[in-house]
Amino acid sequence: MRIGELAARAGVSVRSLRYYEEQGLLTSTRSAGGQRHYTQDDVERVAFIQRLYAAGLSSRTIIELLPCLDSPSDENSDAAMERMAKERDRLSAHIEDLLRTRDALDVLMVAAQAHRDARQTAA
Amino acid sequence: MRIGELAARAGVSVRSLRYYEEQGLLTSTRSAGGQRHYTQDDVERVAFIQRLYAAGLSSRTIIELLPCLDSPSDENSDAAMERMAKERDRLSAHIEDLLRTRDALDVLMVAAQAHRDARQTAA
DNA sequence: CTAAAACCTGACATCAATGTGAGAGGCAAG
DNA sequence: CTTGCCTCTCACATTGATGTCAGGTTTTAG
Repeated sequence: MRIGELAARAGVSVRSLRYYEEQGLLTSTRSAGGQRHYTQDDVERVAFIQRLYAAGLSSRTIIELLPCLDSPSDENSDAAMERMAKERDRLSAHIEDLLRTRDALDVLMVAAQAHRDARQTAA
Repeated sequence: MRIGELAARAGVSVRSLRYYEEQGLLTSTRSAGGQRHYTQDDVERVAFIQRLYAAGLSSRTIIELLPCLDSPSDENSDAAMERMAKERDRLSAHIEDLLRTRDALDVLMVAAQAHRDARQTAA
């Protein structure tokens, strides 16, 4: 498929796909005319990349992890493993932080609701 | 306390504190010479702001929530409540996403570990 | 064959929070 | 008063992913 279709299927902009390639996160075969062609697998790959972006990883970090996804029989596994463990920890910490933040929001909301109820009762 | 001390206590840069004020997230009293003075409460406030930033809220969004923190007996409660509910939902969804991402990372790590073990056994 | 639609490269724009530097002034200790 | 540190404002730079525009080429539909 061409870049437009991949963009549509993966829910990403065409611009982003070209950027991913520029960053080395995604590769493509080229037609005689120079247009990028992708396979079905790339849809999943892009989705995974997006997931890692959403998790706060940078292109640079993602690129260190991808070899592990591409060729699990690589020597890079050692370095990648270390990196993944590190990012996993960071992610866990971030999740914990978000949970605490959500709790804090809940507290605020309960307080606001209580105020609203009080006003309602008074009215 | 002056801005430098608040920055140190809250673990934020002086620049950021001035930015928060510029965005209306933080207020200060000024000395005769124009220097900002803060109270102990501001340390907590800055920590809370940081927490919301980490949760992906923008200054604009935070500013809509803060009135609710400042004066829980405000008319703004209605709008703020709505906003908080919305952000809470977004936050929950984001947390779910991060959990799935962490699971995906775990899967990758298990695969990598399996490969490493296989290599170890072979050697 | 031709026109429309999709694609190409390259460059500049954007956003938000923060860094950084200049030049000037405040404030406390000696 | 002076020295040194902190602070002030203003303004421009940075980062990273993405938007957008321009000018040109490829592909596809009719």
